[in-house]
Amino acid sequence: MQLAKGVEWCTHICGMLAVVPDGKGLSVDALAEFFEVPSAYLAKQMQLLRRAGIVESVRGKGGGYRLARGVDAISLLDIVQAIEGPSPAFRCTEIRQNGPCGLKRKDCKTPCEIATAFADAERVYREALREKTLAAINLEAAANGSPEHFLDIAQWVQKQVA
Amino acid sequence: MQLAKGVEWCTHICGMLAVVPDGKGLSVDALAEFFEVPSAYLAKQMQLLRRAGIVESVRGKGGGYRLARGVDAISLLDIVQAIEGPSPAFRCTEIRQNGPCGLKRKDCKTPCEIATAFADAERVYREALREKTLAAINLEAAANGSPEHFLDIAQWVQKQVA
DNA sequence: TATATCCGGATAAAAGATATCCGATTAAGG
DNA sequence: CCTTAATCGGATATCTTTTATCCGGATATA
Repeated sequence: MQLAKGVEWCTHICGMLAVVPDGKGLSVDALAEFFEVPSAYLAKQMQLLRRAGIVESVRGKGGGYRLARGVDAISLLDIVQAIEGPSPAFRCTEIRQNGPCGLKRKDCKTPCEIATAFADAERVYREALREKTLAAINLEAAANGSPEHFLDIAQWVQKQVA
Repeated sequence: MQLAKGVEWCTHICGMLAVVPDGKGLSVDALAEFFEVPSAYLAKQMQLLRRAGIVESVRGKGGGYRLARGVDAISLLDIVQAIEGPSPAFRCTEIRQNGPCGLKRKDCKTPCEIATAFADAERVYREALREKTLAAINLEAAANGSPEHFLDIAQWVQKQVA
């Protein structure tokens, strides 16, 4: 049970897009260079973020990607669901309906106890991710990181949007 | 991000093994027939359960599988980890060390804020699964299911271990 | 000795994740 | 109007994981 690499990439990238000046954007190539990830594949991930309404794109020369809303309105759950899709990790195939003692379809209107237990666990998982916003992540990073590093990043972004 | 099918199979199977008379066991073929799942593949999953110490096996004619400990000492987390292994779903590849503004290795002794957030979410997920024992599952199933169905199952098990 | 069963390894098929490429479209600037 | 830079969407290729099967060996029962 693994999350796609794109989840890690896109989370870092969204945190990064948060410091891009208003009205500007960063191209896929710039983002791929910044994190040393394959640009063609990252482009696909960015399209997923866009379809989920997390980032918006500007086409044509000088275009690129920027956040579609504020950092306090984007959670880790938003990003995970954009990349991984909405389907739950546990797949109930209703095997209680199989075999010599299988239940009838009509006696299975409510999910079985096992499916319910996994659904409950995934619910608290998603809840934890929902409560973690980009704003909170960036605040923590600012508290833990060195000022020099943030200056580095700010200057690099400046160079890209210039 | 999907859990293996084996997780569903093995959870149902462990719940079923709980009602097998003491000292008896069920063969892989019997279990595969009961749930209509491929027997050769199920055999592999059962070996994972065994290596994890959840079930024990008896070889030779009349052998099979039975639970290695009581239903209140087996949680859904035990089963998931037996099948899926111990590695977390979120893989941090330390991309903060990449690219033009990458951090130095020595400045990355503590995990980044993003990795921490995902680790926290997985912790509450595992905690929820750890609190759910086979005993609790079976109790709920007994409360929700029909007496006839349980009689069916008991009779089928009797036939197998006879 | 015959039979039933688990064990372990090798292998193969199917599905999903990862990655690349290309033609189409769109916008900016000369 | 033309060139350049950028995203968009689709097609395709590669790699990894999941799912699945098979077989020879070990073990226990009768």
